[in-house]
Amino acid sequence: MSLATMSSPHFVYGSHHPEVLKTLLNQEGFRITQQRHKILEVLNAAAEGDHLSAEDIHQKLLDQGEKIGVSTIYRTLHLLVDLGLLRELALSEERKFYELSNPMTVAHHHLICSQCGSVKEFEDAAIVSLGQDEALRQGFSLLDCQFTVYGVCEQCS
Amino acid sequence: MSLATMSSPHFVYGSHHPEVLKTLLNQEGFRITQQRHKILEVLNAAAEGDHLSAEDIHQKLLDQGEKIGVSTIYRTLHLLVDLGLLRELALSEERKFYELSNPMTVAHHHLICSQCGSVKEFEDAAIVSLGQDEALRQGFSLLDCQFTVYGVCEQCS
DNA sequence: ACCATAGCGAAAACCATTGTCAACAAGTTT
DNA sequence: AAACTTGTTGACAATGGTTTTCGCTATGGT
Repeated sequence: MSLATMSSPHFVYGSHHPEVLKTLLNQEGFRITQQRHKILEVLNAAAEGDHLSAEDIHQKLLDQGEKIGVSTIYRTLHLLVDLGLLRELALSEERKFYELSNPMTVAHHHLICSQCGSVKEFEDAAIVSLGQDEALRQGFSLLDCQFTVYGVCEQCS
Repeated sequence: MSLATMSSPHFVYGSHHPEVLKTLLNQEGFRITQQRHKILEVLNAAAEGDHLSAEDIHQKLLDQGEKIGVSTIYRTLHLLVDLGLLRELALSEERKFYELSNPMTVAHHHLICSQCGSVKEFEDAAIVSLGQDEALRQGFSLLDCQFTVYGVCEQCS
């Protein structure tokens, strides 16, 4: 059971909710800092399906006048991934991307054009259950499934 | 239709077959070089399910007395991926891996332990067809599907 | 054999990410 | 509220896989 769920018996707060962050961090002996709030805010403000890189986040914060170091961005992103608040995506070869990992939404997958790099998302419950099956079969506990399909989109072909 | 298929009406050569490489390269205006042969040889000699990084390949060639530069390894790997002879795998965060992409074998997928990094392979025809479906639905032509499941293996938990 | 040019390789450049460490601040104790 | 403890920050250097550069070499066509 996720910590987010534990902290709210009647419904699940978005993982961006200040209370959830506080509970999560305190529970593990971490501290609540301005920087961690700001970073989650940026991720929360991003549109559904908008994947941000560490540099994207850093730039957005600089743009809005915050003074924050790169190391902090990377450290915080790792922390939030470990806490289960974020998903780390390997969409591009040269950069990692992050998005809120809302336990209420079905994991979604990606269709990438090898030519122009455009990314389309799709959902498929069957895929997750296939991953779950395979994990069980091999004695693994499941953390995440990422299904990535490469092809060439209409415009590019 | 793949170029490999075109070059042999009655059956499909393994993608490592010298004739196939020659045909492929000539057809696109590329040249056949000792280095390209050597690199394909190494990949071909690798055991089924053995994923090699660029550096692995370079080291193996140096070990067997070949004199070859890193740039050539990277350039050739990209070329072979573009030609469809290799699959590029994003198994690790810090390195890419390569394996022969034999059109006759079913694409296989990976189950990775987030703790120790061990990789287990598995096959599932259903997954490829789900990828195919989604590609069609969005007007993409399919190139490759990669299904990667993250979890924690028995030993690590 | 000649020649145009694709391909090679050593070294430097790139660039996302990580490590270092002194200064700082969150949360606790007095 | 002040002092304290220790997790956290950020400027900067370092890392490491991959790419670029560019003069030299070798392939394949004429």
